[in-house]
Amino acid sequence: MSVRVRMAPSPTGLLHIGNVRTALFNWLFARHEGGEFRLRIENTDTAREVFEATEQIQQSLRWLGLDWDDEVTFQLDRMEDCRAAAQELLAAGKAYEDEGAIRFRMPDEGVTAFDDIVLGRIEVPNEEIEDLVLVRSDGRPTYNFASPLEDLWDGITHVIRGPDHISNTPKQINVLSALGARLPRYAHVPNVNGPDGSKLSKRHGAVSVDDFRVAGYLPEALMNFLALLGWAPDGETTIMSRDELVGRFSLERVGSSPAIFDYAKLDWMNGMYLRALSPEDFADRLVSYVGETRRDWPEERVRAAVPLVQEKIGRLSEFEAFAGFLFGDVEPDGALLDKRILEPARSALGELETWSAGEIERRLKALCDELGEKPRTVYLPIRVAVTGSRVSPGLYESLELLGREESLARLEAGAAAADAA
RNA sequence: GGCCCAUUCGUCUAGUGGCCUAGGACACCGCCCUCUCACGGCGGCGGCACGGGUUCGAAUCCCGUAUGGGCCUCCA
Repeated sequence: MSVRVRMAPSPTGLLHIGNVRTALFNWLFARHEGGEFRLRIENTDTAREVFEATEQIQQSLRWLGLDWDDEVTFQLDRMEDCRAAAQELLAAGKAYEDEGAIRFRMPDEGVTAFDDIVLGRIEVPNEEIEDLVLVRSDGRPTYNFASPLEDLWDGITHVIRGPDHISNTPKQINVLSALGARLPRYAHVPNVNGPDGSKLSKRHGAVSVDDFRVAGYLPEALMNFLALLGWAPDGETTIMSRDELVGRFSLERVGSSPAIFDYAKLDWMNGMYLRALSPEDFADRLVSYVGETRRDWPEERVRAAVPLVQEKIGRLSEFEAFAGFLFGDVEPDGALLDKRILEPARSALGELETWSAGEIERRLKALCDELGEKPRTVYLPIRVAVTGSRVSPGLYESLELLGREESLARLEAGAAAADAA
């Protein structure tokens, strides 16, 4: 039998990365099994609903590459069906009215048990389970009633969700059983926490999918990283393409203990992906990323800067600090400038007939000999004068791309601005 | 408080009774490369929460303790 799973977010805001990780496991499982992955918006709680959230959730999913099957469904659309199911239970004596609400009559004895794919067998004494409200006195079905019903109607075969639902499961199982329904398999995947072990929140850094996009992460890197939080194909492999992830994923290998989100490792992984991109692909991504915030930066120059930065940055957002000198004036620290080097450097480079990285390199090395100084000594003030920072892309290439006129002007300005020794 | 779940280097993890002198990756430290920063290469530091069992033998099985988390809403 083909599998069918779903992601069921409530539209209360931006997609949280922890929920995305759970969605990813659902998606990987569905794709691996050749089954379906559905998207259902649980908008029963109209008071907490955020208008744009539904669209944002879909955008985030698309950006990450998590495609879903069929149309998106909305929990609210099936309220009538839920009420009808509640009436059925009422008529059968399996539920009762309680001050206008309808409550489910839980069994008093015995245990409710299920075999969780991740956690193993879980048993809960029925006396611990309270009579569940199915329909509120205002007529709206509750989550613990609507959710399992929709899973049933949608033919969901595997319910893969966060650990906060473990204690809901026995309730839902009893409701489903009373309806004579066939039960789905359950897999409760562990949480993802922040570096201090508490729930991942804004104070830890990026937390919504959108935050990560804005911070300059690549969707495939984020997907790879997320997949490895609680799952591993073996003890060695870390970098895996989307197809490889799909090919190797299995719920049985999902671990049972919570993971901590390690931003440093994500940075490393993102750098790996960035460097593995073809220069053309890297350029396309950089252009579209930079274009969102720096519309005034010429695309051609951004593309031209690619060879200078691809090996250097770990996130697209670092481009601005790293190569910003190509797009505007710089403010060098006068204490790092040195007239005794900048003046001869200006004259030496001014003599060049061809303004190319190769020629610049040759001339600068000769200058080092003439001055009797090591390259590191000579290059520092030049770098600072030209790029405004002691950290920059390769000096020769930077000068070449900046252009003869602007480079010489900055060297001259640097010499003039040098602090008196 | 009750119920449920979890516990291998700082972090992500491999490990399913002998292959473990516990492997890999990130981070960190050192060295090399080098015009800065990265990248890359080499090396290092570092862990089975604790206590009892079971067994010839336990990171692996059982029990207890501790710690952490989740749930106990007419929230989802």
